[in-house]
Amino acid sequence: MSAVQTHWLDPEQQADWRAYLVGSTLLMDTLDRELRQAHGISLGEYEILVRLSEMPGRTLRMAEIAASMRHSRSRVTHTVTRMEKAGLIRRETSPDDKRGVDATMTDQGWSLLTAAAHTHVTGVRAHFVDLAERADFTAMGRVMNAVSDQLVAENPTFDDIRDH
Amino acid sequence: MSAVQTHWLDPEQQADWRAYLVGSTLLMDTLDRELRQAHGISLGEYEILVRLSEMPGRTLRMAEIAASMRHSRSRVTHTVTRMEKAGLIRRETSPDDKRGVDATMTDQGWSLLTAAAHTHVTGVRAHFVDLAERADFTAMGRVMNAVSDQLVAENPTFDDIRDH
DNA sequence: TCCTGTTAGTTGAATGCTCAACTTCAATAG
DNA sequence: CTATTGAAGTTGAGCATTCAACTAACAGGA
Repeated sequence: MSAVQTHWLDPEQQADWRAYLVGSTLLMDTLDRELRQAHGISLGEYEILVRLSEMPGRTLRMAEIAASMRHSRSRVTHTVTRMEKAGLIRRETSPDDKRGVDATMTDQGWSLLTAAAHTHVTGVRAHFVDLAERADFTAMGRVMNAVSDQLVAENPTFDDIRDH
Repeated sequence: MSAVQTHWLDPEQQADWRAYLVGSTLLMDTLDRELRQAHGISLGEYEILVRLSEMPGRTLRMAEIAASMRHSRSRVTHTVTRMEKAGLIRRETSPDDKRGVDATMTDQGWSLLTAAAHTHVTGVRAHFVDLAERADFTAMGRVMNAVSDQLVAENPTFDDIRDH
């Protein structure tokens, strides 16, 4: 039997980890609330609009949305269903693969995005980007990229553990 | 009328911000899932146990739990209610202030924490701490502390905008 | 003492997310 | 060409979180 020793965090690492947890809670809550109050959409919905806006034809497959946000396919289905009801997105079966579904941003979605982008970017600056040294912010980006890379490498799609 | 110009993020900032969003989603989901599967508690519940374990008497007022985690009081009430049902926490009216409620970790809570801590710390290392240069991790801690400080300064308790 | 405002905490409805089961279609192995 | 396996997406139940309304208790002044 192998000894199951825990390699604890030292006090500094512990403090940084806790700062991350608390800061993230606060930051996400704030950005989400700002978008909801000003434009009636959540941060997650906003991020979907951003991704659609970057595509030619403002269209993306459901699975691609899920993959790029690392959300479960189920979650994306629920969110897009709501957004479709709100008139921000149109959905239609993909012509080349009848299993697939293309989500397309409507004009209404586009104009909402245009308005919401100001609120969002201003918030991200005020509560995050402009608070830090450029180098520190870059370092954080490096860390978070490493996190994604590692977790994605370990688990190509995540569907097997998160969806079914 | 003042011009409402948006100060957009440059491509690098945008990439770092997106890395943060995606990485956080992945990291939180993973740590939460690992704790749930191994011990049947969420990351939020785990964090409450940690905070209680650090107090003499393993006791903390509800409001203090909420403040230290930056969760809404309502959320803490719901979570603690569940944990009490599960036998991890005991709740009783505070002797000095009859409005207050003291949450105390039970022995069962303590032994669960003992077991879960290994899972948690191992996960935090594997998916986060050990992936980054020490200096980068410290930088990230600095950024997240700045985030907390700024948002807390702007909004001493958050109860006025989040609860109530 | 009583009135007002504030703080602590709870409640329940509405909303959003997760999880597992399911349908439909595609790919490919025989 | 068909039988199996895998992929894309949806569904609904259950659970967690938010939001607004509420009760109870303290605090401080008139």
